[in-house]
Amino acid sequence: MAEKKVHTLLIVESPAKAKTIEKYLGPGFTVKASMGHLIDLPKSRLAVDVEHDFEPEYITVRGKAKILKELQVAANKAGNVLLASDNDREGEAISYHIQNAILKKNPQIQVKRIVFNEITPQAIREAVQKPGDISIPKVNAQKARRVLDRIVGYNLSPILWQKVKNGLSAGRVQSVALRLICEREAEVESFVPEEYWTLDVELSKGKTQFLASLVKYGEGKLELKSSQDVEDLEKKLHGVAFIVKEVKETEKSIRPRPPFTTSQLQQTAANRLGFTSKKTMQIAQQLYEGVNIGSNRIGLITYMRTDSTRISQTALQEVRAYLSKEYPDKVPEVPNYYSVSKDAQDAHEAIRPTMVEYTPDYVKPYLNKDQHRLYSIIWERFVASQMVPAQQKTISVDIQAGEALFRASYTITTEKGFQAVLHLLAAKETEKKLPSLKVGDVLTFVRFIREQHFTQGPARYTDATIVKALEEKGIGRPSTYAPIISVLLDRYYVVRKNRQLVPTALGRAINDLLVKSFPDVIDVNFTAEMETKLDRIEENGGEWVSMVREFYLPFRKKVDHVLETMESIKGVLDEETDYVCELCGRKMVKKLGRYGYFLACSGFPACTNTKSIPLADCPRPGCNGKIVARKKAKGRGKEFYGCTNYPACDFITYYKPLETKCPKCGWFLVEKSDKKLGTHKACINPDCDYLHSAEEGEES
DNA sequence: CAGTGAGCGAGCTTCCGCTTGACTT
Repeated sequence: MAEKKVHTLLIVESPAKAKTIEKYLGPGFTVKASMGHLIDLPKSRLAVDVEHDFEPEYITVRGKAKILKELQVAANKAGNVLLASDNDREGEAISYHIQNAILKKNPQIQVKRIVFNEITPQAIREAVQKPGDISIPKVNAQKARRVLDRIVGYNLSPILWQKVKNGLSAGRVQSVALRLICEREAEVESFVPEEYWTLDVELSKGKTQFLASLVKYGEGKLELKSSQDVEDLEKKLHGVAFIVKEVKETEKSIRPRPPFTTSQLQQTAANRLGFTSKKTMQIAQQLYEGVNIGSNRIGLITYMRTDSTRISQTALQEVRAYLSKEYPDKVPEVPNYYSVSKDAQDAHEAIRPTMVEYTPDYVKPYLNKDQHRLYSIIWERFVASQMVPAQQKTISVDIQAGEALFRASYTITTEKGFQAVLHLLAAKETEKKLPSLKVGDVLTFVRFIREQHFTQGPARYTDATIVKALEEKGIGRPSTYAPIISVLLDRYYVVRKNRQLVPTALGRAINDLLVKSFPDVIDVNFTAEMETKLDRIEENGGEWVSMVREFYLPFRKKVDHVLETMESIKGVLDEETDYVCELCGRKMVKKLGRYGYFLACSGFPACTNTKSIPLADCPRPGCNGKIVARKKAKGRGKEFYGCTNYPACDFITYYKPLETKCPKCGWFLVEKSDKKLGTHKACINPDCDYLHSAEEGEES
């Protein structure tokens, strides 16, 4: 009897990963991707039996039946299956569900679980040698997480439908993100800026002039509250001698930063490149899936959804080899090691270039501008992370002038270290010079420079800072940071104004309601405590059912109470306007609908007239239409502005009309921004040259 | 950089976390 040839089906989550692994393993293996979860709760109902131990009702995810079937067929053919979804809680559940589906079709198939935390030939081969079993405690922890989130979301959302507006949503994660944004907004609003002044003095020694800042006067605290205070002080300093009292030199070593996690990448891309989290992830996905270089399609970066700064030994050796060739004097003897956050699930490496030889310059011809910029910061951050520190020297000079103490300082880099490799990520250097000074030197007074300031209140959240805050509090995961921001924007809970996230009236109303009624759930500690309990379940020390039950009973009671007693604020947020309904003469109100704000007759339901909000008059000669905001059909594309007389009038623009008309030609103005002029107002008329700098205007 | 292109809303919704393409019931 001939020996049957062993063939193995290996299942991972991502198709790009599948391709790479197939290459590493060679014949004898087929590698397929599940594309995430295949089995989940149905969307249309709670699907958790709260009467019977919270038993979840699982179905095949819409659109995934085909993939599941393919996996079952391939498993049958191979006879041998290795489940290799990510080595974390969600990955364990994915494997578990696939295993059940395969065994249901054919109980004879040999199914095992393997794990690896990096995609290198060695790591994969080792993992394949050590097949194990699915961890049921881990699966249970995921089940608890899933059921809890479903219960919270599907109980809180209907409260909002009943009390505020249909179609709204709330959940463990999004509602806390909204709360953070609302609380910050309250701080911004209550902040009262205070005036203060600073005083600098321009001094000279020999030919060199330099600035020193007032740091102290007499014994007390330095307080310059008004221009009068500064004037009084300047008078007191009239004619005094400026004498060098102390010269201090300090040296500082600056260590490179670790390679990127998802949250760090989003933060840095936001701050350095002005990308939203969503844009960063879209472009990172393109770099990960592969770019045509010559005739080869090459995945340029490792997986982009990770919470770890860990890198593989292979990658470490490669970057050290690269560095000893390119920067031989900047390679540390011992490789730099970065500790991984204790909250991290560590299923993937840090985000790094797959091949360090593909420098930003080398790949530039094959990438578009945004891809190139994002790749550059990933490459720079990774390479720099394995280089020696930079050395800085700061010289600080104290200058006595009567009772006043001024200080001049400057910093120079004495050793560039890892900074030698940074271009897009390079720190902005401020050129400052000091003459060589020693104690006792008498300096020549040139002039005082006074400046008015106001204390700055707390800053509103941006994509970068909300992601940072969420990660620090352990809320959300690398795969959800960008979607969290999107959901708040899509539901009009929050709007983006110059990159800042500002809550709308709707967002605040919802937050007030939720925080008042469910302070313990809409709380950063709720997730932290949940994670602790999930860890206990994972370690086999806790029952998932009792954990969920403990939460559910009081929660459901509160939900019922709120549904019964809370007053509805439906319609309260509708704004009155001066627009008059042309059908019945009643006033119209501004309401929020599925696609944004619109005008509706206040006589509803007697009069059901609705229309878009007119933003400007149509500038086409002879057209009496209004310019209104429109969106593309279903794709929820970018908002544009067109004429109400469409298709008779096909005027269109992507610039949002401003309130004011052009003083030159009467068309409407829009806000534009470019590198030369910055943000400015311009006329939409292509034949009109009206330009107006926004800074000159009354508003910023 | 240039040039871009549609629905009318009043309801049946919603969660979080995995992953990429894409049609209707």
